[in-house]
Amino acid sequence: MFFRSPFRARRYFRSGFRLRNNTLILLLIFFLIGLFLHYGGRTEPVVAFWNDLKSLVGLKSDRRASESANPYRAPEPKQEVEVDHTDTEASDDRSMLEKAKSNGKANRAELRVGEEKKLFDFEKLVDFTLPAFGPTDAIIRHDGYTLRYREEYEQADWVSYPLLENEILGDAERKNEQFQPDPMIETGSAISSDYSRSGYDRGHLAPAGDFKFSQQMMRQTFYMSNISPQKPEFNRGVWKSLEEQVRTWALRDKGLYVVTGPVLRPGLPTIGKKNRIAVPEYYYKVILYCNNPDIRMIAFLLKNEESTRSLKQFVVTVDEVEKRTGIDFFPKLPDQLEQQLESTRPSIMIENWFRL
DNA sequence: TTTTTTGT
Repeated sequence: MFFRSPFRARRYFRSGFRLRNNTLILLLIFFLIGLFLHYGGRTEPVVAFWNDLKSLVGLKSDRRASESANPYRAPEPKQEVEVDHTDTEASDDRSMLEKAKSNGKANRAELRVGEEKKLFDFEKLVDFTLPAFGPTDAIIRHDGYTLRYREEYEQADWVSYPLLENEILGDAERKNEQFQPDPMIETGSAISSDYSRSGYDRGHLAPAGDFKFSQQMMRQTFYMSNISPQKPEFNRGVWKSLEEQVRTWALRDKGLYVVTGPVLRPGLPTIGKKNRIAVPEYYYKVILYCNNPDIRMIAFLLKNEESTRSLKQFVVTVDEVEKRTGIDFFPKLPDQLEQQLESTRPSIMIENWFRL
């Protein structure tokens, strides 16, 4: 509502109250003013309002709706396609191709691995981005990310999620969110007060800033299962820079797959009152770009301490991260391709990712 | 802009 002059506005309101004598109108006006103040400054107020409304009602549809916007992700298979990933013979891939064709969506790609051509369609596999895990592992699936919780360290050792362009560009805010225990951890996750006055930050593994398009998904990054004790100088310094670099790449490349976590091992120092939380010495990130037929990886290994060194100096092979953590990343890739990508020299990774 | 700290 806009008035050309305060006088007209006053006349309008006065006549309104006299005629109806109704406090409901007054309440409505305050409500609208409140809405305007709350959303007026946002870049897309209507979208922000709608997202909040949906998260209030508890609808979980936002992620699924957005998936159609992924420029390269294969559609979910009608039936689950279970493929033994130790077998990478072309026949396997061919049967997947036929299934895709029968769905009318033959969007597979040909990949060159060395001299050979391979049919390559692993995105159709359920959980293709997750690191390898066993039947007794605590795999926790939230809307935006999946993690493996390690009770003995009271934190996750990997967190895996696709990072799409539209997820970074939303309007969700972190200012009203609070750290909460993760209700899905049966053994009980760490709690926020375990970190209080410890001298360590509650560092996000899946960053809140990677889920700006949905308030509900951002809220879920505040579960304590997604949190790890990081030195403030580290969390707010190099680690933050790395997270920003990954978002920049995700925008440039229209989507990436991210796996991140601490390097956990016995004998680490601990913090906490109710729980004993290991304080990791190192953190890693493994990034996969996969827009058939282009595919590349990069890995980072950073010490939990302040640093002013350039990010390039933390690039390592994925093999190196696997050796340190014992985690097998992207096990659903055809073995030969996986082996080739994960052993790529840091200098080549830097060349592939930091140019442009 | 995003990463957090403190209290009841």
